Amino acid sequence: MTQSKNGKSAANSKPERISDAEHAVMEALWEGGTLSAADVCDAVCEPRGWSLATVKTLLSRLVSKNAIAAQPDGRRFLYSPLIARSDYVGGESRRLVDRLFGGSASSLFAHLAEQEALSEEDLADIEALLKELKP
Amino acid sequence: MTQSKNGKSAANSKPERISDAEHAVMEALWEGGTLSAADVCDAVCEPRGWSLATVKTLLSRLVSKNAIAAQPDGRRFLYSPLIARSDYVGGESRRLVDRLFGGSASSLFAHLAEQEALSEEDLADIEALLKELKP
DNA sequence: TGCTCTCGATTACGTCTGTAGTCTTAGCGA
DNA sequence: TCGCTAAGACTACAGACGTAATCGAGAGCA
Repeated sequence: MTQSKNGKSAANSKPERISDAEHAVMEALWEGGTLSAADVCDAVCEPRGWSLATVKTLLSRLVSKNAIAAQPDGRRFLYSPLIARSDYVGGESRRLVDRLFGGSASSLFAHLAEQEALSEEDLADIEALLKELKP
Repeated sequence: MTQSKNGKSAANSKPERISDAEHAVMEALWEGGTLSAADVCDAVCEPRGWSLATVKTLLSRLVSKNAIAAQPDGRRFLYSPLIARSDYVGGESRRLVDRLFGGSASSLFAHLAEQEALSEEDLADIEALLKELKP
């Protein structure tokens, strides 16, 4: 067995939580597909003020969380996402809706509307989507 | 000065992040208005499997984060929320929308729709809200 | 008055996170 | 061939979090 740290085998795909910093790395990978540590750093180090070492740490953690895969490429690794962005996004959205709105998405919508967090454009888009969903 | 831990005076109202466990306590206070530690425990200890001590710790942390107020009541304290639930909820929602949907609420909506996370009822509610917003 | 019970305050401690620095090793250029 | 470089691995360390146990003081009962 390759790793059994914290009792989770590599085969166990129960998605562990991805932290904020890790999420930034994931975004780079979702964007770039398959990247080396240096590539990821090119994408995120500048804006977040991180060093390459930080990115490497985050990549390692994501690997042990089974969120990304590391395939050897010469003397380095190429990393690629194992979980789809839409899955992650869906999970996080659901978490929020469950936690704060008792699972009711329309409550979230109502809240955003109330806070005037919805632009004219948002409203138009949503209206269009609604039409699509309820022909 | 009563407290200056971590350099934030009580007057500093910049909202610090509220953790998951703390949020459970906040919910109890939003629900109950003004409660003693024991009251809060009555509300949350059972379902989360916490001890009273845990609740007290969380209450202390919330006090130092200026999220709740503690007013003396005899030899104990009564705690009440300092931040409105809608503010908290709004902040968290915005955080999510910003982080995952580039700030576009309609993208979130689109995502929920795509995942079929919206019930018929949700759709109807949202439609009604839309009508209200765009007369 | 002395004991007990109950509060909040203080202290504890392992894990996760953010953010790196150091160590080891495999190539590559001189 | 030999040292330099760059890649990942391992180590570090402070702060936040989850979860509590313990301590010291006041309130009420015997």
